[in-house]
Amino acid sequence: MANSSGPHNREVPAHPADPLAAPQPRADGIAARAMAARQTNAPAYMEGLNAEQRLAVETINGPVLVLAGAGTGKTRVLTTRIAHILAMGHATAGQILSVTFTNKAAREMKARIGAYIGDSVEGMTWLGTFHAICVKILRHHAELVGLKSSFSILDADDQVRLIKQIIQAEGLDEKRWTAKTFAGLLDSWKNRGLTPSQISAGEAQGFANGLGRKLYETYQERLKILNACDFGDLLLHCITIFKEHDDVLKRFQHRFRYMLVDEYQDTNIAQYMWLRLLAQGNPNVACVGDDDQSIYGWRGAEVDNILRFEQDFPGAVVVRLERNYRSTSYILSAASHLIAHNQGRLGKTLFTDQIESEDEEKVQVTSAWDSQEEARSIGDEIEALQGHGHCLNEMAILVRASFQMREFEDRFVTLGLNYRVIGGPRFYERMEIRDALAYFRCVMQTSDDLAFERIVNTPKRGLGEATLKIVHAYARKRSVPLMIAAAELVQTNELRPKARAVLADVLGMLENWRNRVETISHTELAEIILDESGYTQMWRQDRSAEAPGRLDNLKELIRSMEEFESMAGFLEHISLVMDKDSNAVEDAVSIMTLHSAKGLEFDSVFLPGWEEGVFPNQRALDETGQAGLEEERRLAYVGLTRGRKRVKIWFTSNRRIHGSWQSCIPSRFLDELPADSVEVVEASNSYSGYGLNSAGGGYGANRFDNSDPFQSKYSTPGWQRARKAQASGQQYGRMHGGNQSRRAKKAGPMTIEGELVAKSVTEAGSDFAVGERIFHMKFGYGLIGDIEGNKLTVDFEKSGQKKVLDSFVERA
DNA sequence: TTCTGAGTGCTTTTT
DNA sequence: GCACTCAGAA
Repeated sequence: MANSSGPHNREVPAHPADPLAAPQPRADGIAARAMAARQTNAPAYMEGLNAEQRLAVETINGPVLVLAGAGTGKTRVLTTRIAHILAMGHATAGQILSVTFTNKAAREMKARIGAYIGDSVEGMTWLGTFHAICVKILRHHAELVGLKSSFSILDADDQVRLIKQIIQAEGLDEKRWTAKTFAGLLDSWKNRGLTPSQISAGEAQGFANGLGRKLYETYQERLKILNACDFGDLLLHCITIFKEHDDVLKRFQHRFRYMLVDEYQDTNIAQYMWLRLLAQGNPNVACVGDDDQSIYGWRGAEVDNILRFEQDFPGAVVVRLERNYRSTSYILSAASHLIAHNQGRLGKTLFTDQIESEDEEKVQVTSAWDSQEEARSIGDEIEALQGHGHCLNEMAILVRASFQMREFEDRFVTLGLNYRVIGGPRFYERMEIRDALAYFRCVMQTSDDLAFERIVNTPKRGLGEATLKIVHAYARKRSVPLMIAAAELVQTNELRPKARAVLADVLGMLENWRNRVETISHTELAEIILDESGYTQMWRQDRSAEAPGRLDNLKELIRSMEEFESMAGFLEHISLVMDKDSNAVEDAVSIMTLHSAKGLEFDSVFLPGWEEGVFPNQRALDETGQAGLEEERRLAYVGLTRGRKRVKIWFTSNRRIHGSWQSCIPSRFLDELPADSVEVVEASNSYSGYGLNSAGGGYGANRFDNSDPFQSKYSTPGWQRARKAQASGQQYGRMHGGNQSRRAKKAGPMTIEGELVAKSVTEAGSDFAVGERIFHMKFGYGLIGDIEGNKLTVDFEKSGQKKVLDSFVERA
């Protein structure tokens, strides 16, 4: 706030006096000169751009929407655009607002811009995530929303603990109204930019018998007292400031001469409002996104934002990037056909210039008996590829849900195959890291009650709930933070002598460290804190298996602090940037969810678990119906388009879900792939070929029955180990409990619905006739309207016209 | 205060 | 089927 409008006015004297007025293109203006320059000799950074990309880069003034399909050079366009704006002198680095969703994306963008413009990228102070940028704004204007500029940012864990306290204080049944549920609600309200007074009566009513609004209000009040805010507040407070303080808003509108938003399809309503406010004075907004890759609807992303862009920003230039530079034509065709089943798209068709070559592989679809066999089969494929010189870093297994990962990990451990799991519990979420950070937070901010609660009895000091209750009550009575309350309490006789002494000791230590903040380096102080508090000692004495790892993590934490100037700077970073670069250089297969794969690409992509219920996920279908299905389909699209050279899909006939075995139906998405881009791997190629072999020969075959048809093919070390284990009766024997055991399969062919793909691919004709009345398990009774192979078009009495497979219906 | 057993509920996840 | 949470006993 201090460095307000002065500096950049000088830098860009041509800026109109009224910041709300749209800049007028002038014949002698920079844009015109840029155009002229382009005709003569295009700058180096433009080289290699195709016509559409170039249009997206050069259309600098006015709103632009870039619809960038997967692999069409989206990041390239964004970074080049920034380089172009800077090179043409339209703005200085500090006048460009460039927003991403993840820190990773921000880092990558910065690095790539740096490659074009060198060190001046450091001047891009407004390149970052929505949240990081909001924090920056808020630190300057915190007092406008009742916070001090030193406010702390709560993470999900703190948030839930705080809500829990509030729910308890209200005397609500914590089982019926859980803190987690309310945290979810809060999030959804904040995602939509709603303050307590703005939530609809219905929604306020929905939680805890109408206490929803009150709880929200109480929560916000508590945050103010704690001088803290949650992630949603970062945006919400900014919006409030922008709305209520026109001078502040104007200053930012004036500052941000150009705005760029990455992954626009992922913006939620609050982010959209934020952006709209800033864009009011200045329409130079470029949003880049792909409606087909919108996969975060469940967390508040509004595809509508992208679909509505042209209405929101009149005169917007829409550029479609459809030329794909990543995948083979088979992969693109598969992805395009699949996504074409979605309604409500802006519509793009990916194409490639790559000439179809002999060795291009079709998208492969393979069946497996169960998830174990799936993992084994994929493991073998990976080893085969590795044997042909492909590196593991170029392979990824993308799953729908993280429970699927385990099977692969187990298998790869057996095989001795290097892998890394991406996502999952992150560094900062580990208990020891959170504890250490809580200590630091207590030192840095006496009002951080949540941190204090966390460490006051960690390591165990004999301060029980009883003592804490007294402190809490006192703090509430006096309206002071816990640490202050505790400090006052130890002067009195209200506590038991022992508790009083221990508490005084803890407070003494904190005070001591606090006094040293200015005098010694923050890393040194951190070490002292962990040491003197007895925290490291606690883990050293811990005999459990994970204790050494935790000590390592603490060391790593201190090491990572070195990059920061101060403790405060470090804490700020850690609350916003919770990921830590995994600096693994080792060659390893990546295992991750489809969600976390967005934005990445690999030569070989393995997509297991394409079964109804898993993918598309049953819950998504149940909870959000058609919209849910379409989002699942987009997820499938994202998965397919991650692959450069080969994509291999698996589905299993049986899967254990919530502990019990279920037979599975192949995913409907398989049927939506174009037959001529897909190669269905037959039974002989798979272990038991369940479901793909319509002739029935493969059914029930047990790969351990006799050693034959596979022997030649499966001689990898892992396979041999598996056989050995089988021979000695270990491991595989216990896997199939209950009556779905391997023995049951051995009994011979079984009729399971696993034939869907097989039939739709191989079989022609159906023994039903048009006009017949049939019954379907899910849709009830209906009349057959049309027959196409084994697919029937049925007019159901209750659920209207549907296409179903003949194997799912019977004559009524 | 800490250990133990019963009970529950289970996508996706960034900031 | 497993992992996590919470109530009650030592």
